[in-house]
Amino acid sequence: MSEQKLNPFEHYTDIFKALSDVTRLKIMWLLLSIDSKICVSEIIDVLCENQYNVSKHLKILKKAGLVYEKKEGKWTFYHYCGSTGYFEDMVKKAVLTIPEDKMVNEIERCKKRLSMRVDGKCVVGTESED
Amino acid sequence: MSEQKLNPFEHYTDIFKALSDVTRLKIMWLLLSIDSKICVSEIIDVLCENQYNVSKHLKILKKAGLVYEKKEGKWTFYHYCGSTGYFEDMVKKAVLTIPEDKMVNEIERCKKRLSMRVDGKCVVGTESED
DNA sequence: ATTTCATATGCCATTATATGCATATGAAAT
DNA sequence: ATTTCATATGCATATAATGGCATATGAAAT
Repeated sequence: MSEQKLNPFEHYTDIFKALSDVTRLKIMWLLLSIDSKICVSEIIDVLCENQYNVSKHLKILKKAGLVYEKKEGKWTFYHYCGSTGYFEDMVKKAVLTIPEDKMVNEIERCKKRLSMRVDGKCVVGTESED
Repeated sequence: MSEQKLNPFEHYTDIFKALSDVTRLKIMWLLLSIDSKICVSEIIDVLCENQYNVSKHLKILKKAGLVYEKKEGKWTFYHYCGSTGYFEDMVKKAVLTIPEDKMVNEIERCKKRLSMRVDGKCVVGTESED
């Protein structure tokens, strides 16, 4: 609402900045790769990150307009915002060029975690806390 | 040489971070758009930025592997590194989606400044200092 | 109504980043 | 050799980002 852009490049720099952090970049990679929504506890387990940091990083991605939030009961699901412009499209493609083998562990944990869903619905929270 | 990557994503995050600053993003846009080398004094005049900041920002872009430096006498020219991979390619395309009309002033000043070259060589330094 | 669970957020310390200014470097001109 | 010019860099400071911890919120389960 009151988000005044200081300069006409803030949109672009915000997106680049959002992706300049490992955790956020991994989240984006996941979101783009699995091409479905994923809830916070799942991200926590997949990335082996703690709860509050994941939440904070998601907020930054959301503010940059990269992800979308959808509450479902106790859970909050996030997914990629989809094509909003040429720039975002190219950024998406850039993120997707990051090779899978840099994400092997995350991919494995993600498969495991998503397979725990019942009827496509997330039913369990976080196992591991660091 | 001793550049140890802390994590396998640093390459990507470094590039995104390099582009998360207005001045650096503008420099990249220019470099990609004019598709030729440009020296520091020219960048200073085109962006109406001061000398030391431009130098510092260029250093960051260089460290991210986005630009290349070439000394010619008193001048240091910078240009885009060219395709080094799919990721860099997409990032380049992303930057180039930023519409010209956000850069009208810079484009105008750039044309003016580059037209001052003699035989394609930069011959004058900076006019404006803030 | 209380507890539990999933997520968000506020506060603090630490660290990173950007800017301004002064000065250093190093090439060319005098 | 000295000066001038183009660029780089070190230092100080202001500001922002990050992570840890405690706690708040709000929905579901009991």
